[in-house]
Parts: sequence; structure tokens; C-alpha cells
Amino acid sequence: MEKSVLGVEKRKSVAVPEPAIRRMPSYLTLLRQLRNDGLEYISAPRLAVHLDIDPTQVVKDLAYTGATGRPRIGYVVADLIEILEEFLGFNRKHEAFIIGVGFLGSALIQYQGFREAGMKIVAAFDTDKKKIGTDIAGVPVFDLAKFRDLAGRLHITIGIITTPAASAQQIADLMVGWGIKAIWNFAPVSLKVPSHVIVQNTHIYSNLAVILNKLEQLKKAE
Amino acid sequence: MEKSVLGVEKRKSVAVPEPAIRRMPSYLTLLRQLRNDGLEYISAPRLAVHLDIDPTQVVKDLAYTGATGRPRIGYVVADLIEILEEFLGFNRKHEAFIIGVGFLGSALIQYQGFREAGMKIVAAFDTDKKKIGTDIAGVPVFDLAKFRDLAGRLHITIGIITTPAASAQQIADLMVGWGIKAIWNFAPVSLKVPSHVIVQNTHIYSNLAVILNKLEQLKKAE
DNA sequence: ATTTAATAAAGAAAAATATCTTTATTAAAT
DNA sequence: ATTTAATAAAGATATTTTTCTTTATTAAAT
Ligand SMILES: NC(=O)c1ccc[n+]([C@@H]2O[C@H](COP(=O)([O-])OP(=O)(O)OC[C@H]3O[C@@H](n4cnc5c(N)ncnc54)[C@H](O)[C@@H]3O)[C@@H](O)[C@H]2O)c1
Ligand SMILES: NC(=O)c1ccc[n+]([C@@H]2O[C@H](COP(=O)([O-])OP(=O)(O)OC[C@H]3O[C@@H](n4cnc5c(N)ncnc54)[C@H](O)[C@@H]3O)[C@@H](O)[C@H]2O)c1
Repeated sequence: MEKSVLGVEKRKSVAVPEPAIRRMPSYLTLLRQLRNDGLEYISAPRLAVHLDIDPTQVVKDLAYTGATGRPRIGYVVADLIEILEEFLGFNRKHEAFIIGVGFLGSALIQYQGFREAGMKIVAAFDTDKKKIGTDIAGVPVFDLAKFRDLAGRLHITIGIITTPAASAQQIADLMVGWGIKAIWNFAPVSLKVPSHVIVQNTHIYSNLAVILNKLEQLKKAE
Repeated sequence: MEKSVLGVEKRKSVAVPEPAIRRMPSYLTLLRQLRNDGLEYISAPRLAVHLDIDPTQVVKDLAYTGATGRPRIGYVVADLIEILEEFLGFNRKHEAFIIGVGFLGSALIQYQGFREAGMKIVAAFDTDKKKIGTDIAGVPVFDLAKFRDLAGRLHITIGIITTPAASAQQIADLMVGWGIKAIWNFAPVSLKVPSHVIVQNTHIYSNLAVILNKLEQLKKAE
């Protein structure tokens, strides 16, 4: 919060650092597990040991959510879970559709873990005649040609791309045309979209590159 | 490079920033595509436009690989591809095995794209009797009980974990016991391993959290 | 041949992020 | 009741990463 020249409160977009956002689901997952184990309180230093990160970073990350702990005791596990779920939006419903029902697309559709984050894939699209009309874990696979039709009726903000890289851009264009708010892209390409559309890339090669680089450093150090 | 007190060159581990490493596969993927389109030269500013990143960052990233460009011309596409492949290790062979042949594990086994990065999954392990003995795209699925046996004979440095979160730690312990160098973990848990073992987490919830957070910010801005 | 404009490369500055330090709080131990 | 030790919280510092600025290079234009 910041005072403007006129003395009126101006809501400064106190953006939480992305690295902190990325760590938060780990806190939540661990806390849920600890709760199931019957734990009532947990301190930041102990969370830090569990997750192998700096204890002050845990405190700072949790502070972003508004959570407060008590010295000598720590945080109330149940409360912290609720606060994190609320902060991350994992306690709300997020509907998504997915385009490209291949190996990865099918895996994502059948992934039970998205429930824990409030996300639900409600429809799938493909161009393959053999897949169109089928059903994967209750999620119907539609003809991509009917996308605009259907997508317009459903009010969905998240579109997932799991087509080959070659068709990813045209799929993105399609999504943008329909008015999608966020695109989760698993194809190894950089999508060009208008600035108001959120794009989150999950590029598998980046992770592999980090692994190979660390292996190389390890080798050099020997 | 740094001079030591004795005047002898000390190879300071000039670690390339991880963010740079993570961007490099994107350069490579794009360059391969441009080469296929017949392009001979490409400048950093044009690469930057393609990938929507800062042009000086492109130059800096590429400089880490040792690549040099010429003013007014840019980089030689073919050369740059080779340099990047060499730098990332994508032109070498990296054998891996995978534990957990469920939806995600199967998708990874069947993923053709790993070839582009030199990685090959040579064996899979599971505890499910129905899966043991089968074959996925030429990759045999073994009984996990025989893991130690087989893993010892194959000389593999990378282990991929795609089991449910609940069993991930015990799988990691198993891998460590065998002497694995790097673990690529897709289960949403923090693994505890000795410091000499590389762990790369690919946590799906982190990506989702970023998307939901950005959607929330978008909503607030309205 | 000379000028111009694009660009790589190196360096400086800024921004973002992580870590360290200090202070205050508080539950448990004495 | 007092002391002690653990810890949250806030602040300061350090590190990392990105962006900006300057300089030098060079192919193309004049
Ligand atoms: N398989 C993996 O584990 C994995 C991992 C990381 C990233 N990826 C990426 O995810 C994407 C999909 O990979 P995959 O292994 O599932 O491939 P896949 O070939 O199994 O699946 C692709 C699917 O997309 C469909 N498709 C193709 N063109 C389409 C279009 N224009 N519109 C709609 N559907 C279309 C195909 O019919 C197919 O069902 C690729 O970009 C890949 O690089 C895959
Ligand atoms: N499906 C996805 O798209 C997706 C995406 C991101 C992350 N993940 C994560 O990847 C992991 C696997 O997800 P999934 O959807 O493929 O689950 P899944 O249930 O389809 O597959 C899990 C597999 O692991 C095997 N398994 C269980 N315990 C084992 C053990 N102790 N040793 C060896 N094998 C064992 C099971 O038999 C099964 O084949 C989970 O941790 C999940 O959170 C999945």
C-alpha cells in the first residue's frame, strides 16, 4: 500500500516474485502431508529442512501470503494450508481445455493431481479421426474444427497445447481468436500472442539441459 | 580464468547462469527450424524477436557457448547449431532409465523429442505385474525388484522418477544406492539425496501456480 | 574510397532475488 | 517470576540476473 499525492491509498501491484510463487505449491503439498500425519504446528526452519531451502526464504515466502507464525511454535498447519490454497487459487475451480490428445495430452487428461489444484480439463480437441468422438477418463475428445463453436459456449480461461510443435502456433492463434486468457504450452516453441494473453511454457528440453549441464560440471570437477 | 597467488592459472568454474542454460534449447530448436527453412545467417536481434527476449541477452547467452557473430551479419546458423549442440551435450548419447510406467512415464518413454537432445530411455521399471514384461515403443518394462541387478550392469547416469509421490523417495534412495548421478523427478515431492547427486525437479504445480497467479493479477488490474 | 547503419561485444547500471543480521516475541525451562 | 532458547519478522547486505550504454567492427550504401 502506498500513499498517493492526494493522500488516497493507491493499490500498488505488489507482485509476488515468480520464484516464490513457484515454491509455494511445494509448501502446500508438504503441509497437506504433514496434516495427514497429524501435525498441528510447523516452524519455518523445519519446513526448510524438509524442502532443503533457506529458512528465512520460507518465512519470506509465507509472508507474501499473509500467513503469520508464532515464535517458538511456528505456523498452524491447517491454517497455513488454507491460506496457501486461497493464495494460489487451488481451492477454486479452474476449467481448461486441451488441444492435442497424444501421449502427453492423454497423460495430462488422466492426471488426477490437477484436482489438488482445482483444475479440471473439461474438453479435448484433436484432428485425428480415430480420436475424435472417444472419451478419455470422462473427458470427450472433439473435432478441432468444432473448437470455435464449443469453446465459445464453455467459459474457459485456460487452454493447454499438447500438439506437435509444428501446429502449436496455429493452435495458439485459434485460442487467441476465441479470447482465451492463458495458454499452457508444452510444445517446444515460442508462441507469438498479443501481450494481454498469458503464456506459460513448460519446455521439457530446458530441464534436460540443466541436468546435462550439471553432469558436465560434475565431470569437470573430478 | 583467474590468477592464483602463485601466478598459475586457476580454472575458476565459470558456471553459466541457469536461466541462460534454460533458454539455450529454445535457441537450438529455433535455429534448427531456420536451417530447415534454408537460412544461412541470423543476427541476435532477429533471434530475439522470434523468441521475444532482449537482444543483448541473446548475445550474452550465445557468448557463454563460445559462439561469435559478425557485425551486420550475425551468426552462421549451421555453426551456431553445432556449437549449441556441443555445449548442451545434445549431440552426445545420454542413456536413462525410468521408474514408474503410468500415464506420464509411458508418455516420456514414447516421446520422440528426446532424440533431438541425445537422450534415450533404455529401460523401464514398475511394480505392477500387468506392466512387467511388456514393451513400450521398444523399451522393456522390468520388475523393480530386479532394478539393482540390471541397473548395475547398464552404465546409466540419469534416472527418471514417474511414480506416485508416495513412493518417490524410496525410489530415489534406490537410485542413490546404485550410484546414479542425476535424478529427474516428476513427482511433486522434494527428494532427500546426498549432495553429490543431482536432482532436477519438474513440478507441474509450479507452472500451474504461475498461470493462476497471473490470471489473478489480470483480474485485479481490470 | 568514404560514409553509414547494423550489430557484436564488453562494460556499467539496474533490477530482482537470495542470504545474512538484528531485533522482538514467546513458549518452555529453571 | 526469571531466564533461556527458538523462532518470526524486518531490515541490510550480497549475489545473481537482466537491461542499458558505450565502443568497435564490418558489410553495404554512397
Ligand atoms: N510425450 C511427452 O512426454 C512430451 C513431453 C514434453 C513435451 N512434449 C510435447 O508435447 C507435444 C505432444 O507430444 P506427444 O508426445 O503427446 O505427441 P503425439 O504425437 O503423441 O500427440 C500429438 C497429438 O496432437 C494431435 N494433433 C496434431 N496436429 C494437430 C492439430 N493441428 N490440431 C489438433 N491436434 C493435432 C495429433 O493427432 C496427436 O493426437 C509435442 O509438442 C511434444 O514436443 C511431449
Ligand atoms: N500424468 C501426468 O500428466 C503427470 C504430470 C505431471 C506430474 N505427474 C506425476 O508423475 C507421477 C506419475 O503420474 P501418473 O499420472 O503417470 O501416475 P500413474 O498412476 O499413471 O503411474 C504411476 C506408475 O508408477 C507405478 N508405481 C507405483 N509405485 C511404484 C513403485 N514403488 N515402484 C515402481 N513403480 C511404481 C505404478 O504401477 C504406475 O505404473 C506422479 O507423481 C504424478 O504426480 C504426472
